[in-house]
Amino acid sequence: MTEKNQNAETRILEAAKEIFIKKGMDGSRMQEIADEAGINKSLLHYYYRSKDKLFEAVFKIAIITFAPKLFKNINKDLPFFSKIELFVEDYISLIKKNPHIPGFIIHELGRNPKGLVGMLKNLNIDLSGIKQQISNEVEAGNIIPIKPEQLIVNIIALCVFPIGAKPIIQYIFFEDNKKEYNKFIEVRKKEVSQFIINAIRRK
Amino acid sequence: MTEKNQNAETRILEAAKEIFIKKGMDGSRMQEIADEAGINKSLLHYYYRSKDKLFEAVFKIAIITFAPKLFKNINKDLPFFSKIELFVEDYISLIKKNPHIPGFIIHELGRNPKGLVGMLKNLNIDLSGIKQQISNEVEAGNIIPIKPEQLIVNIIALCVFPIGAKPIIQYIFFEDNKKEYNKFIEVRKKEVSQFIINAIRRK
DNA sequence: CGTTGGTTAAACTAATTGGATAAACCATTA
DNA sequence: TAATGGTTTATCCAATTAGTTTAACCAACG
Repeated sequence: MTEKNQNAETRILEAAKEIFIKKGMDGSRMQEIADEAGINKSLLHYYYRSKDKLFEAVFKIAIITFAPKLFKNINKDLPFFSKIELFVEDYISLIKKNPHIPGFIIHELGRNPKGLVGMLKNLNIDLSGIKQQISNEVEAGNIIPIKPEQLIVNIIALCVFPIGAKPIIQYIFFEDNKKEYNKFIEVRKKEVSQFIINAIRRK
Repeated sequence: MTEKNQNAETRILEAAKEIFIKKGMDGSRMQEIADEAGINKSLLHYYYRSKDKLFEAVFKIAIITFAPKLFKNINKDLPFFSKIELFVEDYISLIKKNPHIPGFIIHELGRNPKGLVGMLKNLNIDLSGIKQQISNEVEAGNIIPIKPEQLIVNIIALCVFPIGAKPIIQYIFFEDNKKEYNKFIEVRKKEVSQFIINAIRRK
C-alpha cells in the first residue's frame, strides 16, 4: 500500500471536503483540491472521474455528519430533559468542529434542490422515534403542548445558527474578537438546553 | 426618462439581486443577469463597471434588508414581551419574503470574510438600545438572568434558521410538501414568541 | 528481470467567461 | 438640425477551467 499519511484516495477526499465545504461547488477548483491533497490533477480524475462525482461524495459526507449522529442518546433510558441536555452539548460540539457544513448544505441545496434533495432519499433519515417521545411527554403533561416538528427545529436552530453565522455574530457582538466569540459558544452548551427546558416545562 | 417597467439601472440591480442571492457570487454569470434584466451584457458594464462592483451593491442591500429593519419597534412604549411578539412576527415575515438572503450572507461571508466584514463597518449597526432593555428586564426581575447577546441570538436563530434551511426541513419533516411547510412557518409566527417568553419569564 | 499499478509532469482541447470595443440605432432635447 | 445619452449587436481578447492524453517514473512483487 502506497502511503504518505494516508493513501491518495483518502487524501483527495479530505482535501475535497476542505475546499468544497469552505468555498462551495462553484467556488472550488480541481487544481486547488489537487494541491491541497498534495497530488496532481491527473490523479483526481483517476480516482473520481469528474468534479460532479467528487462533489457528490463530499456532499453525502456532509449530510451524514449531521443527520444520524444526532440521535445516539435518544433511545437511552434517561429523563427527557437530560436527553435534551446531552443532545445540545454534543451537537454544538459537533458543529463547532465543522462550522462550515451548515452553510454549505444550505447553499448547495439552494443552488441545486432537485439533484441534491434526491440524494437525501438514500439516507432514509428516521425521526419517528424522537417525534413519538415528544408526543408522549406532551400527553403525559410533562411539557406544554407543542408539535414535535416545531420543537425539533427550535432545538436545532438554537444549536446550528449561532455557529453557522459565526462571521457576522463575531463581528456585530464581539468586535471580531475570536476569543469572546468562543466563550459565547462555550456558554451556550449549557445555557441553550436550560432555555429550551424553561420554554417547554409545565409549571 | 427611458422606462420599461423601470429604468435599466434599477432593473439590473433587481436582476442581480435575484441571481446573486440565489446562486452566489461564484455561481452567477453576467450574461444570466443581463438576460434576467432584459438587457444585454454591454449595458451591465455601462452601469456597473465590473462584476465585483455589482456584487458589492447587492451584498449591501442584502445586509441592509436584515440589519436595521429589525429594531423599528424597539423604542416604542410597549411591554417587553409585546415587543418580542411584534419582532418575531415581523422578522419571520421579512425573511419569508427573502428566504435566500440568510444563506447568501453566510456563504459569502465565509468565502471572503476580510472584504465583506469590512463592508459591515460602514453600516454602524447599533445594538446598545436593545441590549440595555434586556439588562433592565433582568435587573427588574422580570426575566431570568441571561446575557443580552445570548437572548438576541436565540431570537434571531429561531426566526431565521427554519426558513434559511427550508429545502432540508421541507424534505425531512414534510416529504417535500410545500403547503405543509408553509403552514409550519405560519404557525411559528405566533408560537416562537411564546416559546421565547416561556423560556425567559420569571416564575 | 519484467510486469503492474499508482503517480507525475506537461502539453493540449474545448468551452466558458469577464470585460472591452466599435459601429450603429433611436428618442429626446437643445 | 445637431448633439446627446441610453441601448443594441457583434466581435474580439485574455484568462480560466474541467477534463484528456501521452510518456515517463518508481516501487512492489512475481
